[in-house]
Amino acid sequence: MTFDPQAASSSLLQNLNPEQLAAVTLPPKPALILAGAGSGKTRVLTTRIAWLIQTGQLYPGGVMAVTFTNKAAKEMLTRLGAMLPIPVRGMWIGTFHGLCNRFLRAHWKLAGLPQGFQILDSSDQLSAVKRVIKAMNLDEERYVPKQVTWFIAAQKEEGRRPPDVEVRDEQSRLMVQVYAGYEAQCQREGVVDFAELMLRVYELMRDNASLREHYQRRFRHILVDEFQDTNRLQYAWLKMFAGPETAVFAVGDDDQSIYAFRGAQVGNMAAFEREFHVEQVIKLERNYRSFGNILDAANELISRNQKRLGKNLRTEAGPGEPVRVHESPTDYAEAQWFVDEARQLHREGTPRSDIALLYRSNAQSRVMESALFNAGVPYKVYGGLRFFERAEVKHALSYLRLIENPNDDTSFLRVVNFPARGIGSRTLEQLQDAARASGRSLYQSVGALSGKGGNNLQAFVAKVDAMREATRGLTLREIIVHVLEASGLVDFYKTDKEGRERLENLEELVNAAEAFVTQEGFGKDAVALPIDEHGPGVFGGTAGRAEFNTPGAEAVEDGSSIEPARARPGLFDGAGGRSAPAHQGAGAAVPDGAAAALAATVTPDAETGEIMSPLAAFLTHASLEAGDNQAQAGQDAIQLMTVHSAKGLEFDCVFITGLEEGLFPHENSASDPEGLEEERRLMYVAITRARKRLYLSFSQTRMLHGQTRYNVKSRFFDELPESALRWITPKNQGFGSGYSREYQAAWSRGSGLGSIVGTGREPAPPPKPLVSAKPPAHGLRSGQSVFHTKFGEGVILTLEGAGDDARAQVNFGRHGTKWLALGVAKLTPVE
DNA sequence: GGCTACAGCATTTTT
DNA sequence: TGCTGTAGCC
Repeated sequence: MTFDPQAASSSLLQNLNPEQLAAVTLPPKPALILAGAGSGKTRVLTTRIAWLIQTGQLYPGGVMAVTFTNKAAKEMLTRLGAMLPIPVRGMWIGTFHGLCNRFLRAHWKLAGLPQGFQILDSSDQLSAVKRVIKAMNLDEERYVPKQVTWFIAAQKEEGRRPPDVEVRDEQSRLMVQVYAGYEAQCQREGVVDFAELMLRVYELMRDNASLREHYQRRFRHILVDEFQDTNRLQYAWLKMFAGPETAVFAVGDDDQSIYAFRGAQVGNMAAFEREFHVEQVIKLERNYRSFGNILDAANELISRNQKRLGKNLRTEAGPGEPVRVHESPTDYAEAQWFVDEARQLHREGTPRSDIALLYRSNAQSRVMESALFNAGVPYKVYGGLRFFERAEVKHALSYLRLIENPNDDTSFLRVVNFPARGIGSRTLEQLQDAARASGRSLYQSVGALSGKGGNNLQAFVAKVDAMREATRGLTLREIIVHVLEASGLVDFYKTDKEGRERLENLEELVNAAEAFVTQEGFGKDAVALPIDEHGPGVFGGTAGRAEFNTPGAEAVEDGSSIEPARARPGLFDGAGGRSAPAHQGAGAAVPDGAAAALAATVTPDAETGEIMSPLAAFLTHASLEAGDNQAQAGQDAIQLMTVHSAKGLEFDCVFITGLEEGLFPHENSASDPEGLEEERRLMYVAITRARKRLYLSFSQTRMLHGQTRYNVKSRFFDELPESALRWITPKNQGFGSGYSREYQAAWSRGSGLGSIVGTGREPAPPPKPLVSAKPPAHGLRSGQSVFHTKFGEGVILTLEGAGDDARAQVNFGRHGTKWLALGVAKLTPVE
């Protein structure tokens, strides 16, 4: 059977709608695709790659496709594998960090890293920063490790090294010193954090002209998923890889930008359109997921946002069911209602896994969990600790890391006394002092200590050394099994009363390693292919090497002048354009333009020729891919998660709960317009998760941080089209009816909607009296709804004082929470 | 050196 | 309300 590219490509393009087809078949130029929720963006992305290759416009090695999550990357690879008759290896498809890792594994020498460098996850990073702060004798009250960590990451994401950071006062001067100290420490230990992965690659590309030219020439097409989530460093990084001939295909949805708090710049979309001279923005607005009422709700809500590129989802699926709105007197009642409703849905045939409960913040899951638990309904909560973050797993990984790199002080400290072997904080402090004084690692400084502590330390080091010896030449599985035993971890957990589960997790670690070696083929990300291995290949692609402009010319061609050096060099806040200071220190180590010499910079192990040992590769994998959070295998369970983690997912039935002012929109965001717009986008994301049925729910009161809060329903209800909604709360239970009234247990929901009438369940219990205090003279009580002539309707949160001093704290929803003197303010009870 | 009591604090999260 | 981190005790 011969392969017919024409036929293949036409079958690829079948069933694409006109917009999708247009996007997939765009000429090789920078393109921006505004892909609405459920509009088939992953399909477009993968089909585009497949189409380019099948039509011979591109050889597989010329593709780079970047995502944010491992999940998305895997999905892309899987789909692509199904579309293309060739293995997908050789294509650079992965997360930003995964690709950076791949790059740095190939060019570790140029990047100034040790060959087996390891990657710090966020908790490693935090403890590393703590050590620096301690070493510098700084007050942890003033220099809060978490904040310092955040500061360092933020600087890196702005492209600033310590000398580039603007110093304003003593505080910031010291922060920068911590930053510098942290950098030195990481370098000494041979570790990099997540931001460092990105920044190293960026700097290497920026400063090494031949390397840059090489990669720019190699990647004819760069495709970026979730472009609205890119931060400044990622955008600058992309600009480094995008040569004048590179077609960058950016797919994103500004309405789904919900990560500003971690540095995402929605503005990158507009910047991209402008700086890359995108000629035509393609909008994918046809939605294949949800029914009309759901989309109407989403469209109407998001139209309230001022800063938008503008987009409107539409469907051909018909209006479907109305969006159901439910009000509860308490969070407890809300949970009960949810459990009943979800059970009913399940009884009617919806798989539990197609029922999702979404909430704004994790704290809200507790009530729901206990209600589900009590009812015996299987559920699964997303978020929380992931596999490789579990303490016992981290301990095991630390031993493994010490085998690979004894100078990893973070790992050293983690397990030096775990299981306990008589090495206390005093001994460790001495060791750290000695290490600091000599500028060596803890491991190297053990000899400097004498006495009992010193002996114990030496025994520890001897143990690790022995493990290294004993595991030489073993398979990855054997290495891990040996280390688990020899470290004493297994024995420790065998005797530990809660050790069972931990032992299981350690076994799971062995399995994970096994899977890593066999299924993934170890180090798929780590082993960079020889750089110029790829020719046009079997498809005889004509993607010839274009004539290359010099980087300087490229920057100028873009129409943006290179800005003069500023106080903060290497930054991306220039007027735009491919602002690479291309002239900076162009790769002394690499002869200009010589691809062969470049290949020589891919440095394999002198002895084995391996780019990376299986162990090192596995450790990298563990840092880069935190692993699923306990996949409770097989169980058909209701899905509980925050709105953030629901992004990218879809379910038949979605419940959005806790729709109350202060919670959603969150009080910390509602005060400024930007924050509120992000909250609104968050709500938009939540709504568009639903395929068939959507419930919106709120509660008058909620237990939060151990206190009952009285809430006003979310302003988002006012921003939804009334025509798409149906209130399923009995009328007299509605908001403003107060709490004195009996809880209406007649679950007369959704008459006319057919499917969910009557659960046959016992009526819900009447609510507990919410306010036990007897009403004082002014006749008001907390929890009561009141009306104020200026602020409108609100709910009394607190009452204080008496007589003329009587004051009330009132939550007026969007007007905020106010303290009012009852003698002055006119508050009318609402009933 | 290891364990227990209490204060302080508490969006959202991937890599 | 429930967890995390530290201080102080055995």
